[in-house]
Amino acid sequence: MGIIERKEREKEQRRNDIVDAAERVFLRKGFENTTVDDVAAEAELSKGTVYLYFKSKDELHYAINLRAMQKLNKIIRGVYDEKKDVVVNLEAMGNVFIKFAEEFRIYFEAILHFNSKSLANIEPCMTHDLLSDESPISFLVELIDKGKSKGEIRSDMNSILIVELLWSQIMGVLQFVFYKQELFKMFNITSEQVLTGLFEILKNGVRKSLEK
Amino acid sequence: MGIIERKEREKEQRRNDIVDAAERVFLRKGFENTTVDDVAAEAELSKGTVYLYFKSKDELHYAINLRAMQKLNKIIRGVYDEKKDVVVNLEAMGNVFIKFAEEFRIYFEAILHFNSKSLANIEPCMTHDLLSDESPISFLVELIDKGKSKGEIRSDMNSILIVELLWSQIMGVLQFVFYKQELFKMFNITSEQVLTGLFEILKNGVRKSLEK
DNA sequence: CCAAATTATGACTGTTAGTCATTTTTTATT
DNA sequence: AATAAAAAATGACTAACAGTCATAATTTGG
Repeated sequence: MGIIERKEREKEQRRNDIVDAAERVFLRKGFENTTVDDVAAEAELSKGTVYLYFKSKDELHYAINLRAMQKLNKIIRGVYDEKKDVVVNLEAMGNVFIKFAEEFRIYFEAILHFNSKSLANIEPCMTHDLLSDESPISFLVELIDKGKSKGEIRSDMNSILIVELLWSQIMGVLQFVFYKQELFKMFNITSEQVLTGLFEILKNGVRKSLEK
Repeated sequence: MGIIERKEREKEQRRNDIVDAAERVFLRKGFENTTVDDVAAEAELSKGTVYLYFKSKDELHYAINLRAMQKLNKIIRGVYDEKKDVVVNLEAMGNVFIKFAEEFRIYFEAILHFNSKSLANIEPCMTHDLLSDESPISFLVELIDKGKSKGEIRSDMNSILIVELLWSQIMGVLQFVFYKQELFKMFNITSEQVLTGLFEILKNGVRKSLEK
């Protein structure tokens, strides 16, 4: 009786089709200016049907965010090179994150969007997703632990704390660069300078005594 | 001919009254859940009148953001102690920023709100405001310059860049703590630990060799 | 071929930002 | 004090959009 399974698959497929349509509209009209009607039209479905597959607009947004995190996760894990130092690996991961943000604008926008949303307002599953293997967090914690045992990373700070600090600092800077571009242009500061500077601070801090 | 001036003052006063009313409603209902009708009712004015003084809801929000930045600015400048090291001053400023965020929740929410908005969508004056003496930015740039000449701060990085990096990193972490509290609770990480950790990273980075 | 279950529809509701013709109040002039 | 002109205030109205639900179309299993 594979009918139930097939139906299950078809339902999954339709959900995916809607998310695909949403991505296309977002790409055309931007994340914030897209209405549910737009998405329904693009998916060649009625609005009611969209609401059959997603409880709310936010949940549709969240589906994109999930895809984004999964892609980012793969990319970050993909550059890991166990022969290299942990700190070198971290920097490489930071760099592919930047590349990811440039290449998959919509995905990055989705991540930014949920970065400034309270967990309380979103599906409770978000907390779970953030910590699952679909997210880079768990992998990064392991990496930091490895760095500690190799004597590369300070061991007087909780690994989870380190990862969340690094993550939120990078997100903070990317958000600033993304939303306040004009400010940097005004001072002839390029995105590259900002990001090089960020990694420099993250690695070495601002103290003169630590200047290379 | 003081009539025009008096009218000017009255207009200013009314604008202020509306912002005062808005603050009260925000405190009751939260920043995001407040409608313009709510604000008008609280100010005992019609909605149309509110729109006479503010072009849009966003501009009303922005007025709160301005007040918030002015208050923060005063507080940050207030703790400056020229006898102390620049890095010590920076840390003290970071700490009063945290206290500010706790004490003036609405103001902090307003700052967070505009932190994740594109400059392009807001009044063009925002860029100006961000750099004026009403904002802590210009003061911090001077402080970093002083740190450089005293040999405390690395001089191989543009001072504006340093300030914007520090600012956006701190905002990133505060945003994360604010919106993702549940995550920290789950790992028994307190806000204090996060912020101590942040300052530690900002000062020293994550390298073992720099561990105190 | 039919009835039950599933899936899809789009007209409808509710909410809220923003507008504008009209009214009320204030100012300047006689 | 009476009146015309200017300024300020009003609230009913529009437009846009998220979300709902009674009804219709389609699929399934007998």
